[in-house]
Amino acid sequence: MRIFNTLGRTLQTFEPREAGKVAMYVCGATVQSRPHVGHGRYAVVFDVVRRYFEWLGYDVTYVRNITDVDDKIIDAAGEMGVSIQEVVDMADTAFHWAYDQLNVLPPDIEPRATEHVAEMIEMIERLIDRGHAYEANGDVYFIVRSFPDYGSLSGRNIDDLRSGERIEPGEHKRDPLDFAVWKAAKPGEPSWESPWGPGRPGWHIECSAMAHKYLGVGFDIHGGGHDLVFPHHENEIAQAEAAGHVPFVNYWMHNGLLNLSGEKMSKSTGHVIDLVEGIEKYTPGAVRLFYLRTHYRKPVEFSEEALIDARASLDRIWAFRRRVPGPVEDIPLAAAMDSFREAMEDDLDNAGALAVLFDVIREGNRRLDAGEQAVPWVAAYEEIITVLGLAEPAAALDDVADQVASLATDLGLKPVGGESAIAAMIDLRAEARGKKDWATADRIRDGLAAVGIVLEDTPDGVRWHRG
RNA sequence: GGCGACGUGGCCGAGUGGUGAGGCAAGGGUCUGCAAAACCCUGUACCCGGGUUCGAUUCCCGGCGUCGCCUCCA
Repeated sequence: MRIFNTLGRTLQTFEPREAGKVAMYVCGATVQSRPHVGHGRYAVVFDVVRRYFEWLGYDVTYVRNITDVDDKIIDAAGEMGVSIQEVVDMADTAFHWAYDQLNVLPPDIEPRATEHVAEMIEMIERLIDRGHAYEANGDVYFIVRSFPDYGSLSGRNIDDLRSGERIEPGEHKRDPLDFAVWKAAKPGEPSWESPWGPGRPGWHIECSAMAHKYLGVGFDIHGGGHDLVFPHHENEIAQAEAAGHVPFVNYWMHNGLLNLSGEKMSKSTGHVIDLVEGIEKYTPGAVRLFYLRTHYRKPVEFSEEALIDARASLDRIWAFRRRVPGPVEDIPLAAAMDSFREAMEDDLDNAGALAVLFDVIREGNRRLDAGEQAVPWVAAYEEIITVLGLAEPAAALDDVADQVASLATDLGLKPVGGESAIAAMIDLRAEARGKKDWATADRIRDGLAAVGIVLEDTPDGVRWHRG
């Protein structure tokens, strides 16, 4: 597989650190507020990376952290007048609900910063011992100029940086470029004991320490949003490698950001579409497909039209699979799998992979129309849809159970629940159709449509699905 | 100011030095009681100006435009 490595900015052939294994770390959420639509993208993109490697047969260890101690969280708690724990719990719950809805597989390890402070302190001590960090008034700063490779990931020259030109009041940096790896506690803030007094870790050290703990030195892939390249990932490299973990990471992958009205979605500006609301409004599958329509490195413009478009595309995708009920166990069409793999091998060309899926669907539909079984096409569909995580969830009827039941009663049927009620209505409608009683037939179909259940008359019988 | 990305048909979005991926939308047709789904047909696109070339949307140079990072941010 060829991966565009941000480190070096070139397409590189992926060589795992250890044969048959992939160790990857992705920067997850800072649980300071509910997720916005942009946050779903990194989750889905790296979920596909993980699924693809697993599909290839790799043993993947996927670590995605949770930053649960941070200035922003403390600020948010203050503003909302609630405890830090409440902010964390609220945001954490929303993030996980969204991951789950978006069919993002749980990571193998999901470390929380607050549970790894000991490892961070240990790393900071190493940095101080090696002359890469210093304590000042209870803070500890990393000496940027002590790490010659600083800037290699983001392609920056230290002397061109504007960052750190100003020093926040109360900071005691020796050099404006230096950044905090440990922050002395202010009154009322959460803190941990350390050799430098009570305090809390800086954001960047969290990832360096947790990634190293779970994945060791020179692990395979580190991912995150493109906005993390500088300074976060640059700093992660500096800290980890200055502490002796060389190389820190072999491949850096960054997903493009989501724009709204031509501007990046950003928590800090409030220029966002809430992810939970987006999922509820457009459906989880449509949101996931929306992310996957565009190459993962490109910026994407969020728009209502795009989500509606994705929804329609998804309907087409799922409609194909519904034509062939039940599991399919056969060899997938080799030509299609080759094309799919070719696309994915090319720096995870997820958009190209989708095109392959649609080709499979079109030809599969043709075969089905011609009366064939089309099993190789359906099998190919299953493989691709699984890697992309776009499989249609089993139709749940819980939310419309009452409506379905009352509809059945209106039609004079016995009050049976769920699918059997629908089956009974389909039978009743077939009977009516047999007598050319179109009024009754349409009453049933329209009644079900009103609660979101779509009936389709096909040569092979009647199918239904959630609309 | 520094670094970087991008500009493809109504919309979205791949890709390629040589008669146009894919999706959505639209029109026509087949099927169907009607509908839905599906299939078939219909689109000659690649920001502008130079250059290289037999030939450029694809390479090079210069514009213009949009966006990101340089401060917390997926």
